Amino acid sequence: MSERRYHHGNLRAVLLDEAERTVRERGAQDLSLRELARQVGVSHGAPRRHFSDRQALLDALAENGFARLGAELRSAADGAGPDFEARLRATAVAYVRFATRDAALLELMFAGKKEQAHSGQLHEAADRAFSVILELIEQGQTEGVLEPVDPERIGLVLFASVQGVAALVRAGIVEAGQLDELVADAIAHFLRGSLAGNK
Amino acid sequence: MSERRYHHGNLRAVLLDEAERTVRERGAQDLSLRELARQVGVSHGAPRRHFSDRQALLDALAENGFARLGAELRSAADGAGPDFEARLRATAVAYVRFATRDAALLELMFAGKKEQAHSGQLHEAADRAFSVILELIEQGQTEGVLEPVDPERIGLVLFASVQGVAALVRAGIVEAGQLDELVADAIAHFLRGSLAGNK
DNA sequence: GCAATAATGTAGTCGATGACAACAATGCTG
DNA sequence: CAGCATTGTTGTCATCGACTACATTATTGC
Repeated sequence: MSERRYHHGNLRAVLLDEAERTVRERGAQDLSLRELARQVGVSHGAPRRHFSDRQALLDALAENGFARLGAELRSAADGAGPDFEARLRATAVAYVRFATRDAALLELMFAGKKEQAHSGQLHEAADRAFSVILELIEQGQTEGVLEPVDPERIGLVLFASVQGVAALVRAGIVEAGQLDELVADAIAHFLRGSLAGNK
Repeated sequence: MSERRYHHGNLRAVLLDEAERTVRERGAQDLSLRELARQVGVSHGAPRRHFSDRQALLDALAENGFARLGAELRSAADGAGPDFEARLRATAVAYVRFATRDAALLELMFAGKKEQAHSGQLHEAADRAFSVILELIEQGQTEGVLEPVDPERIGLVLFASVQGVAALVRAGIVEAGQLDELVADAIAHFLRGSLAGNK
C-alpha cells in the first residue's frame, strides 16, 4: 500500500494535513499549492481536483480548525469537573492555548468567517465551537452565579475578552511568561463584572 | 506641476497612500507592487527604491497605522472632557471604530509586531498608541476609581477586551447594529471588575 | 558654476506561482 | 466488460516579486 499508485485514494486528507503543518510553521501566506503537491509527491495540478481554489483549501483548513477548537474547548470544560468557575477557567485556558499553538490557523478561521459566500459549513462549524461558551454561561446563570441577562450578550463579552487575550499573545505584546497571569486577570475581571447581585 | 517628470519627487508618500487604499478595499493579500506602480503611473521597478521589499511596504503601512490610531485615540480621549468614565468610553469606541473601518490595516499592524527584526520604529509607534490606554488607567487610579494595582496589568485586560470586541466585529460574528451595545457591555464589565473597593 | 557622485526611475529578465485546458489512467456501475 | 465519472498528469499563460544593468535628475564639494 506504499507504492505509488495513480490514484492516491487519500489525497484530500493528506493535503489538508500537510497544509496545516505548513500554515502552523510558516503562516498561511507562505502556503503554495505547488509546493504542497511536491511535498505530497503528486503533480502540481492534482490539488485542484479537491480544492477548486487556493482559498477553498484555506476555507477547509479553517473549518477543520473550528472542529478541533470546539472539541478542545468541550474537552477542557468537561475535564474540569462540575464547578462553574473551574470550568470557565479551564475553557479560557484551552482557548488561549489553541490560539498560541495555532495562531496562523486561528487567523484563517477568523478571516474566513466574514465572507458570506463560502457555504454555511464554515459558519456551522464555528457556531458549534462557540456553543461551548454559551452553555457555560447558561450553567453559571442556572447556578445563580451570573446575572440572568441575555446569555448571548454576556457570552459575547466573555468571548471578546478571551479572544482579545489571544490576540495580544499572537501579536507578541504579551510574553509567554505573562500569559497565565493575564488569562487569570481577564477571567477574574469578567467574573467580578458579571456576578449576580453586583451593582 | 502635473507633467510627468522623471523624478516623481513624492513617490514614497503616494505609494503609501495608494497602498493603504487598496489594503482597505481589498485586503493586504491583494496588494501587488506592480499593480501599485501602474496605478501611480511609474515603472514596475520604481517602488523598490523606497521599499526594499514587499514586506517593507507593509511594515511602513503598519507604522503609519499606529501613528493614526494613536492620534485618533488621543483625540477621542481629549475630546471627551475630564470625566474618567466618559474618556474611557470614548477611547474604546474610537478603537473599535478604527478596527471596523481599517480592519485589514489593523491586521497588518498586529501581524507585523511579532517579528522583532523590523527595526524598533514599528514597536515605538505601537507603544505610543498604547500609551493612551495606560494614561487612562493611571487617571482612573489617581481619581480612586480603579484599584491601585499595576497599571500595566489592568491595562492589558482593558486592551484585550477592546481588541477582542474589534476582532468579533472583524470576523463578522457581531453585526454593526450590535456593536455599540457590545462596546458598552464590555466597558461596563471592565469597570465593575476593576472598581476600587470591589471585592 | 560645474564636475563628481548620490538618488531615483526605467527596462529587461528569472524563477515561482495560481489558474486553466487537454489528455491519461483508474474506479465504478449497469 | 463497456461506458462513464473520478482523479492525476502535463503543458501553458499571465502575473508576481526580486534582481540587474542602465538612464536621468539632484545634490554636493571644489
